[in-house]
Amino acid sequence: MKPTFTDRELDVMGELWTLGSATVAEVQERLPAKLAYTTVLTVLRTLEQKGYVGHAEEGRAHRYKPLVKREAAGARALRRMVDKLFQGSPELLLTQLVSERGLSAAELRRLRRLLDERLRGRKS
Amino acid sequence: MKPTFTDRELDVMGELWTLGSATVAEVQERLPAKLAYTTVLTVLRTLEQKGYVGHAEEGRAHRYKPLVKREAAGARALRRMVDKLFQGSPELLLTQLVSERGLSAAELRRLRRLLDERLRGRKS
DNA sequence: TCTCTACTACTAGTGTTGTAGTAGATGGTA
DNA sequence: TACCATCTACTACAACACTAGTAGTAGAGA
Repeated sequence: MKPTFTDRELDVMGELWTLGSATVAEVQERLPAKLAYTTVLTVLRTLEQKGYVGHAEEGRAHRYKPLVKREAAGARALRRMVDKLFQGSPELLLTQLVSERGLSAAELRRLRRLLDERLRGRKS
Repeated sequence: MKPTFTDRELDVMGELWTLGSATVAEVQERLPAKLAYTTVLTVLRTLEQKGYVGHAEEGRAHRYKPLVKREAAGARALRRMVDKLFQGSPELLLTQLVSERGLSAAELRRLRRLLDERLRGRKS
């Protein structure tokens, strides 16, 4: 499975990922953009057709649930971005990440610790 | 300016960024995908219309040049990705980056050095 | 039972993307 | 000069994205 999403699909998936599962109405009211109920429904149905979400009956409504994990989508998007926008170099991406966003010292330290752990794991 | 690119546009921009500037023919022959000359031209014209590239006459041909920097596009895409796919957490993104791709120990060390430098610069 | 309401299913219109063909211009060459 | 190669400009068209409306259904309340 190789999920890639359009902008709007990603908005909707985002809500599903954070909520775990949701009805049309729930997604609609949480979306920043003011969209018609039926519009949200359509997006969800598209996602379902593509196999990225599933649904179960819940009373009269449907409760939608993501079938792909956030991590899978993230990994894929990340790979693509490193290739196309950072010349295949994760370092360039990280540079961008730490320089552009105002990351706090604490965050930077956490990132470094993460790398340390990874390095230790690698050596053993 | 807030540049976001479609897949194909990104391919073409990628070549422009690496080459600095290029004619239609140059982009075409460097693209992995086998596209008709006119197809590449069309993409470039679209990009120009959107204001992302400019061109200057060069003999009979046009020489196209990116008007937005790779870093700007990268930064924007990265921000969007962190927000939508990594819940606004750069750490999650980095976790993904180091776990998913087969990064070498050398790369990991370089990444850590980068963070070190950043931390030192921050403290002073 | 009748009506209101909250749903889903279906349909549609407009815009964008991706690909490429045809026409027309221009410069080199036999 | 006549032809060929190389360009750009314009046009086309299918697929998809985005938005939303209309129709139909079924539970809830008078």
